[in-house]
Amino acid sequence: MTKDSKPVLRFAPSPTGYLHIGGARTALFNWLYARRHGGTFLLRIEDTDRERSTPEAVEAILRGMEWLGLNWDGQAVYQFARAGRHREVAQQLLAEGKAYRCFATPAELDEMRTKQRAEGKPIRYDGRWRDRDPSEAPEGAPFVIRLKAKQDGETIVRDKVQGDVRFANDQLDDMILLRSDGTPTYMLAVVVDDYDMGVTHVIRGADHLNNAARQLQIINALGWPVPVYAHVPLIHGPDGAKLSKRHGAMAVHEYERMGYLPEAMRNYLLRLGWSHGDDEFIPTERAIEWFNLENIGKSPARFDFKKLDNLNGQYIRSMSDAALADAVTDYLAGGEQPRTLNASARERLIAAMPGLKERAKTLVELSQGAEFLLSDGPRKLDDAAAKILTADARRVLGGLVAALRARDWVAPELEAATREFAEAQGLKLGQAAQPLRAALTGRAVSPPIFEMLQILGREESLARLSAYAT
RNA sequence: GCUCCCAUCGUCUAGCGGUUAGGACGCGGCCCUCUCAAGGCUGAAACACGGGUUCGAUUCCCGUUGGGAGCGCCA
Repeated sequence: MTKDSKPVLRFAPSPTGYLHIGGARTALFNWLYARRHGGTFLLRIEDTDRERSTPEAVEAILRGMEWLGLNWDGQAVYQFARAGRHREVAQQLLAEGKAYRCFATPAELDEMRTKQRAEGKPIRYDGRWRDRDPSEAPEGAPFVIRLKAKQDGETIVRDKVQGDVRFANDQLDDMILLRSDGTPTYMLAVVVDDYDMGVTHVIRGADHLNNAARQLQIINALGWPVPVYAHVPLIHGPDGAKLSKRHGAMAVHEYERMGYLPEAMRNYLLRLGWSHGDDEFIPTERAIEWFNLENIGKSPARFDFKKLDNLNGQYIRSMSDAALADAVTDYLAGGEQPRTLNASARERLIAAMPGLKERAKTLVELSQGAEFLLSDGPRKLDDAAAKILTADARRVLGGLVAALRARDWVAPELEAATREFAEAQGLKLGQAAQPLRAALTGRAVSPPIFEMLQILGREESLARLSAYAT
């Protein structure tokens, strides 16, 4: 990238599975960097493996990106469609003597590796066709095209995260550029596509660090400019090993169903491996302002749901009541049994939201906490509520209903009435408030009960309370 | 086996030669309180190990150990 040009970034997933948490973070970093510098963020689907690539996976990846709000510029590029161009570059290398035909059969190579393994030698192509003349090959035999890589000296990957990583060239073998069926390999395709797309910065998982050296060899053979590399450490599961289904390896949009907010997810992912001093709560706008490559950590991080929950709770609390009511509405409408809210439910939802939102870490919890506001009539008691409504408690409730009925139906009045009643009966406030809560909400936990009485209104409240009062 | 990367509280991390090693999540206690939260205060909790370099190492170098990645006509 020259001084006055804008960076070009890309996210290049292969559609052999859904978008998981690691890929999502890679995409996020690329996106943030592009947005930070007013650059371009491209999406390239690496579908050259025809066996394993599926339309469903492409769909899942796009959906995950969209949910996370990682909008890409222009149309997604499908790598397979560019195979002709890849072939052309391989031919060019061949013509320039920088690549050669290799007629070794898969069985032959397999045997070679088995032998190397048995002898404890490094496993790599031995260059058996590197200097042979193609005329020595059997008539019409299939061949691949390999890069005639430099064998002495070293290839240095200058990485913004990992520093200078040096690879001795004699450790790198002559990689295949074009398969015997004429299709390009990943190594070739990546290099050609990045060049053609004008990619200036490559931010990707550290599992590609070794590949970077090989790609560099191709780039150098072609005399093309070298992009800035940043290989980000991988994300591990809570046990330090690979991510498993239980924690994070699932499709990113499944977090939507679990009640997480995209913004909270972005914040969490950002902090997983990147830092800005002691800052934790970093809304996207701020993240774009602050993101850089220098502060990406070098060690792998583990995925931790507890911290995600906490962050999600913070974002929920920071949202407006109306926006949260919308979020809950959408959440309820998006379930397996879609539900729609009537106007009165929505009104109650917004009114109760201040009390509701500080009690929820996810949209799921928020929806559950709001359940008692969404429909009319006496509540079904959960176990904890049933335990509260003992025979004694129901008698207390009976007296309370009479006391409340006489008052204006506003929270301060209702609270005063309850306090007076409790005092007259020699009860602690909780002994009166809890039966109230249990009958009104069907649960042992809710936002402040007098406000809930007010929001539900006199008629509805009395109907619910009377159902359990004796 | 070979190549490469990594190593600060349980977890995410700050630190970039001299700090009472800081913050966040989680955990414990106290306060607040109609429940549960939220909030406030507070406590326990870390530099993997061994050598160097240096007046002085969490920090720089080497090794050990422990994790991880790669070594395909997969990406």
